[in-house]
Amino acid sequence: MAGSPASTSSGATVRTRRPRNSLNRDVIAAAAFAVTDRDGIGALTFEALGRELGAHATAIYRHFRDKDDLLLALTDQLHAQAQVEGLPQTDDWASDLRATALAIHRAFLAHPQVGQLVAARTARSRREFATVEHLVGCMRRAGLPPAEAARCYRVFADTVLAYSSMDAALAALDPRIRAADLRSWEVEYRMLPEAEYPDVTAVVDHIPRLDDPGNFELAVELMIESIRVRAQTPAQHRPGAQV
Amino acid sequence: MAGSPASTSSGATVRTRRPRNSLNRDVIAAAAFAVTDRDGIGALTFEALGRELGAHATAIYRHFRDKDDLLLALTDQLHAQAQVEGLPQTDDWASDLRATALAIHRAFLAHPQVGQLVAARTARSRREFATVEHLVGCMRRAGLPPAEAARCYRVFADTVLAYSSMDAALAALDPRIRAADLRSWEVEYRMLPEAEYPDVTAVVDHIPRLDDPGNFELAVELMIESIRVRAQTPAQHRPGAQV
DNA sequence: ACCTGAACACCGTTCAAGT
DNA sequence: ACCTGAACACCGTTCAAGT
Repeated sequence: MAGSPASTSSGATVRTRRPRNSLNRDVIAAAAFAVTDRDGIGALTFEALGRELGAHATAIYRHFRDKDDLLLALTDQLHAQAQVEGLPQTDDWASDLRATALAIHRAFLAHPQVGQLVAARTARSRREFATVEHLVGCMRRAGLPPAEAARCYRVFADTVLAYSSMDAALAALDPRIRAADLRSWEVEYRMLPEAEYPDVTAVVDHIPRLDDPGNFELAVELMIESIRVRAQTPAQHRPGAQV
Repeated sequence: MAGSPASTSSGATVRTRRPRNSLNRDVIAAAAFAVTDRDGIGALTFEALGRELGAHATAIYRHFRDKDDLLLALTDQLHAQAQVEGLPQTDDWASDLRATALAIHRAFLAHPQVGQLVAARTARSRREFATVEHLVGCMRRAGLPPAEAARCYRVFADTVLAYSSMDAALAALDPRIRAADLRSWEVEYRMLPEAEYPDVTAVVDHIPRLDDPGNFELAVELMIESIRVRAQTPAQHRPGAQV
């Protein structure tokens, strides 16, 4: 993540011409993270990126086909970052699943402006072979038969990605807007008439905030728990089972 | 969902001037759905919307503060649509949860171009009081104590929203790109060397496609199953329990 | 081989002038 | 009170001309 910003703190742009061949995908991606982390995803223009790099805006086109190609590279880096931390192989499949899920969530929230894009980008060939191998391995070690291990892998992975990306979107909101939204949520729900909303009224003090990191952890825990149950229960004896 | 397109099938624009006061938020939203369903979210410009409505592009500003305000109204309609189908009260809390989840998923996939936006829009005050009451009620009928009912409500609702929005994003992709992506996914995973990826190799034939609707259903089932388990197990006896 | 400057198409938004 | 026309700022993208 090296990158030498070309703009001074005073805001004046220093037109340092970059040395030849100093531009490449990694350098550009690092600068893009710097811009988005600082100014938000909306501020990531070719102009701003060129300024950050001390290069001409259109020089970026030599390394990325178009803006979508650049964004894809950024989300790829998030997956890569999650992978370096998220694959501890212990003798406990459940804690391995948990560790992988939390590593992905952590990587997304480390760069929420990029993380929020991931949900809209899942189809494009991610090559997280190692993560897939790891997660499928966890499912099999849990005791699931092949077909169910495959299905549970898919659902576990996609839930983790979707939830992490949504949490990132929330974290990416302007702090003041987010604070106002969360506050109005609380206020409105506390004002509901008990006669019409008895259940909400009964538990309203216990509803966690939208941005409580415990939410994601509980989602992961729920999945792990029922994977455990499924592994111990033959499918034909399960209530509501489906092929 | 009424809306009278002003462009003929030949592509020529008929400049029908709209009668006075015929423009309002609902009419504009309906036209916006028509545009996005037909041409994708990227084609939803004020210009295109004005053409669809037979009105001047900037006339829309009289009814929506800005484009974000319009998009928010569209996602609100998806929530509203889910609500009209998704609140059947039976004597089975689990099937009620399932019905609500599937109604939300269905509503999002009915307009995937809009549905994909929802994950990035969760914080803005949704007022789905009735849905919240319904879901919290399900959790309590399951037998969860107040604090746990509140936490499980939050996680269930957010997982459903996040997963549905991600599925919508996939469905919103250009069909040919999506098909190519899914195919390359399958090809690449079938080519992995067994020595390095034994678990993937063992189950690869059983991994469902990314766009298999059964994935979401299984995610819902996993949550329901572990809610059932939690309701029957005092928290202090649970493995890996957390406050 | 790589970078720069200029130009183009497109789009959200504003606002004064119309009816 | 509502709608229209014109203008402005901004941005992704292309490409011929530079070094």
